[in-house]
Amino acid sequence: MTAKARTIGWADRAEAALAAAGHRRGGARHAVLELLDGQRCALTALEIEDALRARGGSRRVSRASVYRILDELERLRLVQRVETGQAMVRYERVSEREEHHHHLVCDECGLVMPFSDAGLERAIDRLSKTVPLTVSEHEIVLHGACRDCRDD
Amino acid sequence: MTAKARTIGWADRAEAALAAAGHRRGGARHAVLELLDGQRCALTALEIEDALRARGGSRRVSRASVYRILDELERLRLVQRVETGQAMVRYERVSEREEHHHHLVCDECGLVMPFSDAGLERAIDRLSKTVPLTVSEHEIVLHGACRDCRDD
DNA sequence: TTCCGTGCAAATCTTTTGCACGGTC
DNA sequence: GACCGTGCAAAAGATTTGCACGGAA
Repeated sequence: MTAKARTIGWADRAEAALAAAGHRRGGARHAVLELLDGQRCALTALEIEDALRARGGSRRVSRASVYRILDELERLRLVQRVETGQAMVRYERVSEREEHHHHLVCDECGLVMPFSDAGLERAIDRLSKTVPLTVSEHEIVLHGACRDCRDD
Repeated sequence: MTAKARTIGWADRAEAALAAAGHRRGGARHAVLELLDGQRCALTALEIEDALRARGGSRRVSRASVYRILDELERLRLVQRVETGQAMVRYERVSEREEHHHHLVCDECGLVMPFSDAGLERAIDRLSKTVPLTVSEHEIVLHGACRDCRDD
């Protein structure tokens, strides 16, 4: 049972979108896509680089490439930037089929968790029609103390 | 009618909180407090430095001081960090009496506007009780194209 | 007098860019 | 064969830190 056995997923859609945008294929990008596809939540460029190294893929992926790739994926709206108030920006895939989620950040230990809430999405959608901006994205971050950090 | 003529405002509360926290008074910090108190929306450290220079206060305030002051004010919850996906972090005062607001960001021109919505706050409050995090803050950013940039 | 707040300059750290090579089309 | 994708190293830009001085308490 390989990961490849799945039905067409985000990585495939991303490859297609990249091809449609006139990009050639590339090893580093493929590795990043595959990695991001398997993530539950947002990663920093550094975490991506480390994860790829740990995976021990045939080739080492440079951090510059990670940044360039994320930049292009963001432009194509295949990944989304997540700002957590930590030093580094995080990125995660944008899924078409799954509900999109937002983030809980523990300001003590840095833990980042996803959450989603339909009521919140409705409130945002309603609101988006009333503001002087054609809204294309929204980002919500709740800060606080996670369970482990609360009892200190 | 000078700005000083107002009733006790944020800057005064901030000075009091700083004193209570054991800080001495300082010219740079006073200037920053006064500037932030008069702002309608969030500023970057660089914008603060420039605004203070433009004001031509008696003394020049160094950027390092601006960062140090913002850092301390954030720790005391007197200012709040705003991440807009732009290069630099923004800061704005946290008001007790005013409703707090969130931000609209034009990804084309970088314009940042405040907005507030009671329904959204309700949804957040309700939600905050259900997540595995003791929520202390929340930040909402809507990205898109502002009116001027939409018609291009 | 003690010690904090501040300016200045240097250091740090994340992200970007220049350049050359190797692979894709 | 032309040109893009990538690694490496250097650059750029935001933020932090070290240090010494002047002012607040």
